[in-house]
Amino acid sequence: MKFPFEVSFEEIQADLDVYIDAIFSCLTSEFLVMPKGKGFVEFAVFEEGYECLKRATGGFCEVTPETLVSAVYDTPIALVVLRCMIGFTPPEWAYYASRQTGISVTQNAARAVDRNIRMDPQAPLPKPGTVQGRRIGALISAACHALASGVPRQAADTLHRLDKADTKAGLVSVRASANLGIPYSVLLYERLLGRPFAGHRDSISELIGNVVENAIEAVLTEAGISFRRTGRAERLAGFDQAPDFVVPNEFNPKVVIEAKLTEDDGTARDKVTRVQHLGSLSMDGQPPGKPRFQVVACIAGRGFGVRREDMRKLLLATRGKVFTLNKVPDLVDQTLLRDFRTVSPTR
DNA sequence: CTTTATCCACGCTGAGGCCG
DNA sequence: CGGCCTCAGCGTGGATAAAG
Repeated sequence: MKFPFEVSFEEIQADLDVYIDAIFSCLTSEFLVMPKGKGFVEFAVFEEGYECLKRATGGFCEVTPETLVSAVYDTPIALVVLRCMIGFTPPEWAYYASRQTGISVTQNAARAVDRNIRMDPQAPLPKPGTVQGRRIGALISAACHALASGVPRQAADTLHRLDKADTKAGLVSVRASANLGIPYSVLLYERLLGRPFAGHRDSISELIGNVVENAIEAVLTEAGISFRRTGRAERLAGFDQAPDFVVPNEFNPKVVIEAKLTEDDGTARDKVTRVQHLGSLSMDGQPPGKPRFQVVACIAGRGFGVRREDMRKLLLATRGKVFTLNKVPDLVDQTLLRDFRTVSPTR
């Protein structure tokens, strides 16, 4: 099978559907495998925090700020376990703690505390006397209050955040959950309310996005090609929206590369629009068929495989230079990038 | 120098508008 | 009416600026 980047633009236009199928055929979805990322908490570490919490409170019988603080300072990850018990995000916990204790805990402070512990569970926490230490104390006191209070009466069409199997009846339900376990159906119901791995997926969303960009960078580096990789929120002169790569540099763009991985067709549509925009930018004030620079798209994920119309647009905007992740190795030889190669192929 | 705050981009969701 | 599309919102991490 011929791929669109191997043939002339005329051939693509004459047989567009064939080339759409060619791209579709090698678009694979990688959603089954996720990177762990730097702040990943292994179960063994998490469990250690849980057991420490359970021990310090005598099996959740004595849940007081004092017993919780001693557990958290002994095994910092216990703070993350505590957060899972109440089921708040760090910013939510910060707000709740500020209201509850009168001690100012900013969203960023709570996020930093939580993340620092996850990044290095062995690192000692800021001492209780320090500003950070007082904030940790406030968070713990607030959690203590939340765990003890249970769910107040609610209107039928509302759902209280503490209305979870382990916290709906205060410490009684906490102890029951710890001692008897929680039924499978309850686990499944919690999954329904919070999709599996949601927190982790959020935390690694940027790593996912970088998969394609890293692959491109590796290929460019190996060929010894000068390139400019743009960072987030970076502005490039001459572009109202910065593409991911410019070769050789933004002052004299000859090849621009837009890279995107998406498992979601909504996101894919947005990116197609971006590439189309780059395509029209390359034609500004140029004679027909003679773009100022070559626009290349590198895509991955099943999001791009949803609608043929989007792929058609993408092929036209790039004049056929659409590469899926597994075709990135062909990137240099099948585009104008070959003119910038300074290291010959090692084959 | 370190810590904190601000801003941005990521993927995903859901609401609402438009079109045939 | 369903399909398509745009938009705004979420929580996250990282870059950068500001404050200590």
